[in-house]
Amino acid sequence: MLHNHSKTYLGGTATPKIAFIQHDHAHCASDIMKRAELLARTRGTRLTPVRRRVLEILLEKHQAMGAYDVLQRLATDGFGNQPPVAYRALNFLVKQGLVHRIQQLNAFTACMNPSETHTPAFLICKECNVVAEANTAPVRRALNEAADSFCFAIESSTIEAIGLCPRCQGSVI
Amino acid sequence: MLHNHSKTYLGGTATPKIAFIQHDHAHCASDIMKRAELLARTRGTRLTPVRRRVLEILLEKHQAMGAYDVLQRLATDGFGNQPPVAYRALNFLVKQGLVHRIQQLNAFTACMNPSETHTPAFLICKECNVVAEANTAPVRRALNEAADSFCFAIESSTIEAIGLCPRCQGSVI
DNA sequence: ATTGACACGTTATAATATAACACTCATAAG
DNA sequence: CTTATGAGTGTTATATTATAACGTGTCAAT
Ligand SMILES: [Zn+2]
Ligand SMILES: [Zn+2]
Ligand SMILES: [Zn+2]
Ligand SMILES: [Zn+2]
Repeated sequence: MLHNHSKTYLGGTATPKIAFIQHDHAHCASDIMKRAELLARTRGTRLTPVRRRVLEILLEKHQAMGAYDVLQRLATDGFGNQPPVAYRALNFLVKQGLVHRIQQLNAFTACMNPSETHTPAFLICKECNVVAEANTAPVRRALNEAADSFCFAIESSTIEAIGLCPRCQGSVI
Repeated sequence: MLHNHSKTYLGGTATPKIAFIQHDHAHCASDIMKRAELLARTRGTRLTPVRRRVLEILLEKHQAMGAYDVLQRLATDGFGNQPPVAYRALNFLVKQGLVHRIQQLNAFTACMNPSETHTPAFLICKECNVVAEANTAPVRRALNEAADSFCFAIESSTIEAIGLCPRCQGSVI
């Protein structure tokens, strides 16, 4: 079975583990585009052609892309081909929670669960470059406890793990 | 009382919370330099003049510095003033666990607990830029559990929190 | 003496990111 | 209607961060 189509989507939300599994990614992507449009309408923000196109490009795969790679794609699509074009769209999408920035890669990846602000942990496969978003409630709880013991008030935090995804653990030399 | 000299050092090791507290930082720094030299001897690595100077510079404060700021300091000290000089020394120190890289700032900070390889969580004050290293055992445990549920094998991970340190929580506008 | 490994200095360039300004277009006052 | 006003885009230029590649000196092992 190549696709796990209807069964894996619950209320329009992909399970996070889907990134590492073969799945009907076209569905995955179009589902998120629809949610992005809904969010924009709800919030009164504008999902303009450039912004929409950037999100589409990032949604093509469960991997992160550098700003300049996105830019090149935009250019071939007839949009401006100077860095600010890409960075502005990316920054907008990040602010809206539709895209996450992966610090370790200086790259961007489409959010696979756009909703209320969430800051997932990222699992980044160093072989296939696939990025998955893990729920961080317990991780954050532990981090907050550590911060509390310093009387440090966390405002935002970044959690990124590099390693091997299930698929690539088998195929390593 | 300005210093909490002898009481805060236990077996030559500063408590991690010290970064956010007034303390005898000269002691703090010289203590770590000694440990760095010992480590180098033990491991058969060379703490050359440039490398040593870079560590000294980073040890001047509990803050992170960009590679180019380090480089400028090196240049005024008569070392080479081209980027590779700084980056090579920094990369060496990072590999030896004597310096940590702060991803969110593209900057480097001296390790305040150099010993066997450890990967702390960083608490970064956005007001005063002080960086503290928090112990991450519980955080990492939680992260590993999350990764396990993906069958993802973590190789290394980055945990960085931005926020306000205890001192700066009072003095915010 | 010769070799090889390592560190350092230098030149040049790559990769990532932002500042600043001009133009368009939509919408809101006047 | 027309005239601000603001948001978004495109462009030029530049800033910031990082590495590639090559030559030289030092020192230990052969
Ligand atoms: Zn998908
Ligand atoms: Zn993989
Ligand atoms: Zn100190
Ligand atoms: Zn502070």
